[in-house]
Amino acid sequence: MHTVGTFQIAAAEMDVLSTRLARLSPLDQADIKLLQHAEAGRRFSPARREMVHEGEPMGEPEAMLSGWACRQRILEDGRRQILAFLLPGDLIGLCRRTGAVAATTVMSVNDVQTCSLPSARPSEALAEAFARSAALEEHYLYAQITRLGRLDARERLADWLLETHERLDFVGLASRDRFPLPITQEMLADALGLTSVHVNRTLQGMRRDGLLTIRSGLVVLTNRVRLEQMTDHKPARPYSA
Amino acid sequence: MHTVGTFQIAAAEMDVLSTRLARLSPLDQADIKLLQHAEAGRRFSPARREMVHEGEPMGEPEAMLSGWACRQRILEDGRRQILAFLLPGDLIGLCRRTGAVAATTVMSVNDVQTCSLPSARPSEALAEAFARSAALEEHYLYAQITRLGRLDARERLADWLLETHERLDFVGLASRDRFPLPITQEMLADALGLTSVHVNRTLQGMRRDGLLTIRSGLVVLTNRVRLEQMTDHKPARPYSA
DNA sequence: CGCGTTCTTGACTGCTTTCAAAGATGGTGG
DNA sequence: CCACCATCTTTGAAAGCAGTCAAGAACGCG
Repeated sequence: MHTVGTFQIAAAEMDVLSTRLARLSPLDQADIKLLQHAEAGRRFSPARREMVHEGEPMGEPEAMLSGWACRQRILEDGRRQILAFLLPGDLIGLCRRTGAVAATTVMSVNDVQTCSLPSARPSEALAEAFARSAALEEHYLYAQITRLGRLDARERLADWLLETHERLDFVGLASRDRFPLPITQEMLADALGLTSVHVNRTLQGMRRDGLLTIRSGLVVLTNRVRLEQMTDHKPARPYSA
Repeated sequence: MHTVGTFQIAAAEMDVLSTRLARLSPLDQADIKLLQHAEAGRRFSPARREMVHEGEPMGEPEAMLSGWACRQRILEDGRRQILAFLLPGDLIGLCRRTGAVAATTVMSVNDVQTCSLPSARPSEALAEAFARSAALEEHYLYAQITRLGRLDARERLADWLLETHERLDFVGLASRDRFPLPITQEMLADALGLTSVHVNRTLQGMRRDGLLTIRSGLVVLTNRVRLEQMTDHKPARPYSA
């Protein structure tokens, strides 16, 4: 059961932050407590609100607790490129430097909950978890570049859907073959470097070929094997495990 | 005078590392000395050699001293995407984590010189310079995504040329309107998500329109104003200055 | 039930790719 | 010094993928 679009806290979304970080690095009870305490102080952003402003000084580092957000850049003539999506458990503005300004705008996609990261100097294990989270973020940026540069429309969609499933699954927000997708086809287009019209046509083609189903914000990957074949998609492997 | 393609050390390439980092954060004499000492221990990679292997454990962090390298990913069917170019003064494999594996392959483009970064715990100022270097790298990744996702061929080229000029200028390797370009049109195509044929045609169109000149590895931007107009290219601003 | 947003669809245009082959270019060895 | 070779650049014609413009259908919300 997903509660996309409301501020209600779904069972699956309890402790996403501590859960995700603990999966990235073995945290002890003290770290978990620290994170859960941080998660308690939730902040709310309504849909389509700029949470971070490109070019302005960055605030304190935060974490996504529920909802989706996106990093984006807008060109002078209005063209938009979505650089990445921020999902529950993801960190925002991690590496702070003196006088650092935000490199991109971050905008909430639907209603979003965030919390501040613990401000105390992190333990060794927690620092490791932060570093691995950053490494994953970097990995997905590289994947995005490859997608836009060398995949055609259908491959981009297949690859992106698999990646998103993988990320949501990592924090327990996806089942084996399905996950909630709270974004419009136009946002997908802006993320994948296509037009919304072409995204629509491509999705229909994939639906016709029995690859997937999309209705009312829920994606079902009906043929993962074939999707994976058409995009040599490799799951992220941020550390040698 | 550029010495592209040889191992000879050009005057302009002395101390690129300390020069670049000192421009990113005010370093004291001790830091400069430390970096210059590190630069003395040079390592050489011939053209087209894999310096870092995707998926394998990362070695120690290094710095580019001369020559060009690129981060790339190769798809199963042979398609290649160049994610970023590494220019003199750039850092490689900065953030080390236990068990970290390389997220991408790094390959030398022409003959390259590198050195290890000082292994001692860096001073406050030096750490700041490293952080800003990393922030710049991130900025250019976002720029690359926007380029591939939302710019057409001519805009991609204009934007990329301006960015590359800016980066080389930052380390004193470009003059006001020209810089060395030691890569083939095919590499440019793999970086910009195009085919080499189309890169060629587009460059010729730009040449015909008096925007630039390219011959034997040297680019001359003959009309920067117009280039900037056609790509709302904004120079990187890694810190509020 | 009505309105705005999102999704679909059609026809047409056009940028980019593909395939092929002919010129340059630069380095190497005779 | 020049022939030769590999690599890189340039060019042409044709096909294809994706974009544009426009309008109608469906959906969700109040």
